[in-house]
This record gives sequence, C-alpha cells and structure tokens, in this order.
Amino acid sequence: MTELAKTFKALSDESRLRILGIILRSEELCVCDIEYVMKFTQTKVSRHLSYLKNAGLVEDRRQGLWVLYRIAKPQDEARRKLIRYVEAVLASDPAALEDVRRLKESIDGGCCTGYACVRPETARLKTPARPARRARIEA
Amino acid sequence: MTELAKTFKALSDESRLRILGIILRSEELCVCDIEYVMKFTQTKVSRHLSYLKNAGLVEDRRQGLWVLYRIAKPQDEARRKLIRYVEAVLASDPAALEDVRRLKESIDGGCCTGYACVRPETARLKTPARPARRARIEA
DNA sequence: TTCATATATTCGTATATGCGGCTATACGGA
DNA sequence: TCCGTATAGCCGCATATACGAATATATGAA
Repeated sequence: MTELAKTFKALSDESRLRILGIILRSEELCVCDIEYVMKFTQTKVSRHLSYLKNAGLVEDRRQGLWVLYRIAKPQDEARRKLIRYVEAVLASDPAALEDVRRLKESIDGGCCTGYACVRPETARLKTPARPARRARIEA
Repeated sequence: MTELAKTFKALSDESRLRILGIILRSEELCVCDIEYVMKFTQTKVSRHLSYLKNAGLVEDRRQGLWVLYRIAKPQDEARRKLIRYVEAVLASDPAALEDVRRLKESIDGGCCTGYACVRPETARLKTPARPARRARIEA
C-alpha cells in the first residue's frame, strides 16, 4: 500500500503528468527536448524526471551527452493498467494535447531541441553525435 | 489535467488509501467506525475524509449525530475505472486486508464502534438512534 | 589535458501537507 | 433551555515538496 501511495504521489503533480504525457507519446526523449516543449527550466525537468524514475514510472539510458527517458517496462499487471489509465485520460486532455502538438513541432524541427539546436550558432557537436530519437507520435 | 493531479494527490497518502479501502468494502461508515478500525485520532480521520470528499472520491450524509461516508457515485467513466483500480489493488494488499478484518470484527461487535460503544458505560443514546450501517463486506 | 555541453545535485526559500491538541458546531435527549 | 456526543475546523509545529540559481558531474571533441 505504501508503494501504491508513492506511485500516486509521483502522479499527483501536474508538471510530472505533462512530462509523462509526452514521454508516453514517444519512444524516448532527452531532457532538453522536454525542457523545450514544456518551457521548464532544466533543473525542474531533471528533478521531476528523477522523481518519476524513483517511482519506477520511467527508465533512462545515457547516450553520449544525452540521457534518454522512456516509459518503464511495467513490472506487474497493476502497473501496466495504471499507465494505460493515465495514457487514456491524457489522450483527451486539452493541455496534454497541446504539449503533444508542440512536441511534434519540435521533432519536425529536425533534431534535439536543446541548447545546441535552439542556439545553433553555439553548437559544437556534430549532428551524428546526437541520439537517435526514434519518435513515434500517434495522432 | 489539474483535476487528474488532484485526484492522484488525494490517493497519494497511505492513511487515505486505508480509509478508502474499508469504505470500499462497506455501504457506509461513520467517522467513529473508521477511527476505531484504524486506531486514528478523530481529527485525523475527519481531515482525511474531508480531503477525499473534496476530491470527489467519497460522499457523506448526516444521520442524526453521525455522518456516514460512502464511495461517491463516479461522474464519468475515468473516475469509475480509477476506483475499480484502487479496489483491485487493495484487494490483495496485506495491510488493507488486515483493516478489513478489523472492520468485520468491529461490525460483528454489533454497533457503531465509536465512543458510545467503546465505553458503553458512558453511552446515553439509545441503540435505535444509531444509524443503520448496512455493511456489506465480501470475503 | 582543457573546454563546451547535457544533465544531476546542492542550496536556500517559499509553500504545502500531516499531525495532535483544542475549540466550535450540529444534533438529540431531557 | 441545557447537556453530552459526533464531527468539523482552527492553530502551531514539524516535515515534505517545489522552485530557481549556482555548482558539480559526465561525456565527447580537440
């Protein structure tokens, strides 16, 4: 039950729900993408991601400079159901849909939308260095 | 989405989940029953109930001195699903099962387990005055 | 090694939450 | 009316959480 309460707590913040919402619509996202789509500070995104990770809702992997987040593989049926529930509710939520719209826009922009892309003149890393995003956004 | 976050927040506390757990197994419960089963102070029970009520998860009605709480009739399909989800998870949770066991015991005791019954020598109200509890505890 | 970048962590502060103790209110009985 | 009981609300304290700014860490390129 403590576990259940913790899971709900991780889901009890609007910022985290929004972040979860766009990760649900993607294979993987790096922090800077989320930062850009949400217009959140880097600190805020990182903190909320570590909260979600701690609750076992997302997993991460490092690829070069980037850390990519994805929905965690659910350990049991209950967790799977809960994720599906959140997914279903967000699918008809105006704010979540607007986030997805901006995510699409950002991906159509062509690359990781973080610092290097928002201010391309300062970018030093070559394009191939950035992680394959393998986005999968359904309508 | 704000609404969803609020709902999850209401579910993010173990005390509230436990209270919800025994209400889920009953038609209606008065505050003092919960107080007794949980061994919580009256203040604590009342506060958490008003939190749950505020989130639209439970409803109440007054019957004489007692206020009876029940699971709120869900307004939409999403809410209904969520309630079912919590019910299902708690159905196999050891702590929740122990609460239900104590609830049964208390009901078998024969009456509202609050002050008047725990200390029957101080009880002034006649038995018929106490609300019909109409408990419905499934194995 | 040195620098730049992406991300995580630490820090201080503001706000939210949980708690018990006390008090207020609602209601029933006399 | 007055009293007693069930419940709700207020207060202050302790802890948890959210936040931005600053700093630390990890990685890749030169």
